[in-house]
Amino acid sequence: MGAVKTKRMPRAVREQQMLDAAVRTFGQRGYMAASMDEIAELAGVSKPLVYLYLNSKEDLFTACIRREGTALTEAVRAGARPGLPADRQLWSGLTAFFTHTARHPDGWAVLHLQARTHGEVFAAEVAAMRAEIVAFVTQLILAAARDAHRDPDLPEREVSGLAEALVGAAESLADWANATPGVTARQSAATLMNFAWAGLGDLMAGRRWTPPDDSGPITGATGAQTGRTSPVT
Amino acid sequence: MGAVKTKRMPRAVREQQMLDAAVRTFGQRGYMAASMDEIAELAGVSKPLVYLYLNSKEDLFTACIRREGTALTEAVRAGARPGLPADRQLWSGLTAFFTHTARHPDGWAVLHLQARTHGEVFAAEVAAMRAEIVAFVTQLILAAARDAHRDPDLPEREVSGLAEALVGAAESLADWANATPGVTARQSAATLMNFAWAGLGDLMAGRRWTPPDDSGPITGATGAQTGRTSPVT
Amino acid sequence: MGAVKTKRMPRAVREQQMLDAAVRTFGQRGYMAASMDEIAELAGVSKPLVYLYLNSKEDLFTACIRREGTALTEAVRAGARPGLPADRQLWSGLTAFFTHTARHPDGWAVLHLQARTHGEVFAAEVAAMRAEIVAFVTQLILAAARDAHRDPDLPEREVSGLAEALVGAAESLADWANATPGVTARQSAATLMNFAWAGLGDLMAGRRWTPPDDSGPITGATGAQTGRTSPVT
Amino acid sequence: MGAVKTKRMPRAVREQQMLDAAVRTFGQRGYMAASMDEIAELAGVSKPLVYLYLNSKEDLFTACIRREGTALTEAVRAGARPGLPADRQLWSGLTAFFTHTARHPDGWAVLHLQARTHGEVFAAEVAAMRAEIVAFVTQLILAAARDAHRDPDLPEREVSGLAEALVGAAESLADWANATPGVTARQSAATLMNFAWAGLGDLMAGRRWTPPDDSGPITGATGAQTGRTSPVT
DNA sequence: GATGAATGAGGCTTCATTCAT
DNA sequence: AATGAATGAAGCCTCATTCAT
Repeated sequence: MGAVKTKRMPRAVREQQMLDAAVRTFGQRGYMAASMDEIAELAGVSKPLVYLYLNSKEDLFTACIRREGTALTEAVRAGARPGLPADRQLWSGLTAFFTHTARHPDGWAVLHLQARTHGEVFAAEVAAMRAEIVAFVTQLILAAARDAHRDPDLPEREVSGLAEALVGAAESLADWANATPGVTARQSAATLMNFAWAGLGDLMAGRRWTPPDDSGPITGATGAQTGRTSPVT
Repeated sequence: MGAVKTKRMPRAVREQQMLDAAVRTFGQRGYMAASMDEIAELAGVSKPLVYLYLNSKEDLFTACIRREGTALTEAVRAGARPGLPADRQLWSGLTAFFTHTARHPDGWAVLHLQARTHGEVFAAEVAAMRAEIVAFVTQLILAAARDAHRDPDLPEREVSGLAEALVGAAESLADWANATPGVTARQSAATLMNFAWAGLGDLMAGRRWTPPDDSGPITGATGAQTGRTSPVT
Repeated sequence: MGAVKTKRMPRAVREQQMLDAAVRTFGQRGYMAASMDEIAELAGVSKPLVYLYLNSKEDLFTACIRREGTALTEAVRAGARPGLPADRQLWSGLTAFFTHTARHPDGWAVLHLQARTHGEVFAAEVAAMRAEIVAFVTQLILAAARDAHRDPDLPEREVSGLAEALVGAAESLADWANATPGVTARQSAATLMNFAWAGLGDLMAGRRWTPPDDSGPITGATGAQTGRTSPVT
Repeated sequence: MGAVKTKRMPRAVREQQMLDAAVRTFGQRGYMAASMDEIAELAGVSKPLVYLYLNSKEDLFTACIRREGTALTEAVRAGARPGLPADRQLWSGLTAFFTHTARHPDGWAVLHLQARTHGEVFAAEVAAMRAEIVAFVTQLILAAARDAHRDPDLPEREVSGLAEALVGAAESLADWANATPGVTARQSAATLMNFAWAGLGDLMAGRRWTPPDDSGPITGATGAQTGRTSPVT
């Protein structure tokens, strides 16, 4: 298996082949379990060449994160056409997102699962890209509010929280869709729109769900734990 | 650091100490990066004893998943009191969930980050528990629909999708809350209720967001990719 | 070859065996050319055990330097009995030195050749020990001067220079003796005593060799000399 | 950094550039730690060219040893003008030696530190050149004895030992001078002349330091002595 | 005359795991 | 019930060296 063993390729091409192999391996095995040996073999190249071009396992992983992160961000931006009304933009952005994550499951695994689990440096790398997307979604929500002539009393901070929740839900749905055969991007997007958009619309109309008073030890009760020696983990 | 070095403890106690140490180490370092050496030292025990009681690294990790998974499931179930109306049950279940994940961040990391990243076996273990919770939430939503005497023909499959989305959003929020100092469980729960409940309510009232016709190459357009040799990864 | 493969030794013993093997290998192959594999095999032990006890190649090398340096220093000190007149002390100190370097050629190679050639850290380690010996020799020379009632006009700084030269000559002779079969420690010591002691004696008597004026480009002198009027030392 | 990248130089020039880079790298990093990559880059040349001209790392190192050895030998010979009296010849030869080693510290390191530490082949290469110098010094000492009309029966073997000691002391001083800022070649030469010449002079006048009888196990004396009656040299 | 592309081999280090007590 | 002593296997990385142009 692996790329056909073609000799003497220009550096730029070989580098992409290596990144392809790396994304696939990292995505499937995980950062630590992926071995440089396997990546090199999958890329159809000897290990020293990987090091010559990509420096180290860490750098290789970072390069994967950057490439996949950029690709995802651009896919979403390209999906959400600026001219449309905000709800349509959100819809098409989400569709683009689910389409991309479905087409590049390993890239998505690298970004969403691996990069966040193996060191601050990697986590920061994706956090920056995620922040971009959250900001983008925040703008969409604000635009939607403007379109509906309702902006004045929507605190920015709350909108950010909603954007966070929306993006988080989308991420979870992407994982779920990738793990569940037969779910299309459109279905995922529709589910999320139904779930979220109506909620947002109502929120903007002033209706909200009101939490009850804190009524005692309901939620915190550690009571009969399952084993655990020390109180905190 | 680690447990005080006391000799000759009964087996059950020692085992819990080991699991404590393992959950902490796995949660912070990740499955692969966690070394049996570190776990044994943190547990205040020699390595052979860990093997004597827990057999292998895989078994140890599985034991962690089981213990933490059970603890989380039970916390949520205990939080959602059967007698209350469905929305209150959901609220208190979510609060219990966020409280638990905040109190046991390493356990949560083991379940949500590590177990899903290191092999089918572990992933299956958590998938089962997650399915339980999704089913539980599905029941709550259906109950809420019944309570409101609405939409008796809501297709089960769609409700499942909503439950998935809700649970996914909760998971994302839990990660986010653990990474953001100063966010309480009640705040997380309120954010999610605001975001979701209204949406659900409207959905049940019959209003829904309607996806547009699939109008061409909007979402799929891979067009100018960033490098990538083969079209799919 | 290598130590007989005896199982289950106490740690202290195994450590010495490892150091023995390491000194031999480092001394003969050089620091970089010596492989941990070879050392472990010569020690009759698996590589992981070497790492468990000695941490890293650098630490192992440092341990070698320390052990051999201490042994040499102590051999010299033990050789030069305090009660004797200074010249006899010097003689017996030198004899002890040459005896030790002849008996432990690998240790001597580690100290004199390898440690000085592979990084500041190692060099500093031996420099400290060498300084001890130079100081010791300086004391002997001063004592000899006192014995001869000649001290008043011997500048300390000059004596240090002489001690440096003496120690340097001894080191070179030790290398030479180790490379030349049939040279005994007593012979080396006698050569050096003859060479040096008489010179020192005359120096103390006030006679010195006077360098000629700088007579042009004969020696390739850089031109920009320090400009000292008195050309001495 | 490194040589300015000029294309198409005649072979002889390129070779010298490579040797320059090699001497510098070998001198500073050591034989094993020096990489062909670094040497090629410092020479401003691609690696295959280095191999084309100099064949292998071993050959390159040998070429360095030869070039630097020849340069040093010639510098010393050129310094010691044949017409002068022996002591003056020694003085100017030493000055030339210290001047050269100070001007070419990397070359000196290659000869004195590296070549002797990495295999018989290299060591033999320098040993031959060193032998030349020792022979030369031996001649000077004998000439000095003749000039002074003394001790016509000074055994050649003893004179060789003295020459060895003198050369060894010079080498040590050269290392020390290179490591100690502010020491000039003239100062080094003067120190050594003061230290040695007087000793030699006295030796020639018949005075010698007499080693005591071997008085027991003090020094650990090796036992098998040469059996000479006069225990000296 | 000169080089970008490529690799076999080997070194340092760590890990999960077991044995003998 | 518990551990000090020990190792096979594997991973990251670098290097001297060559091929094809």
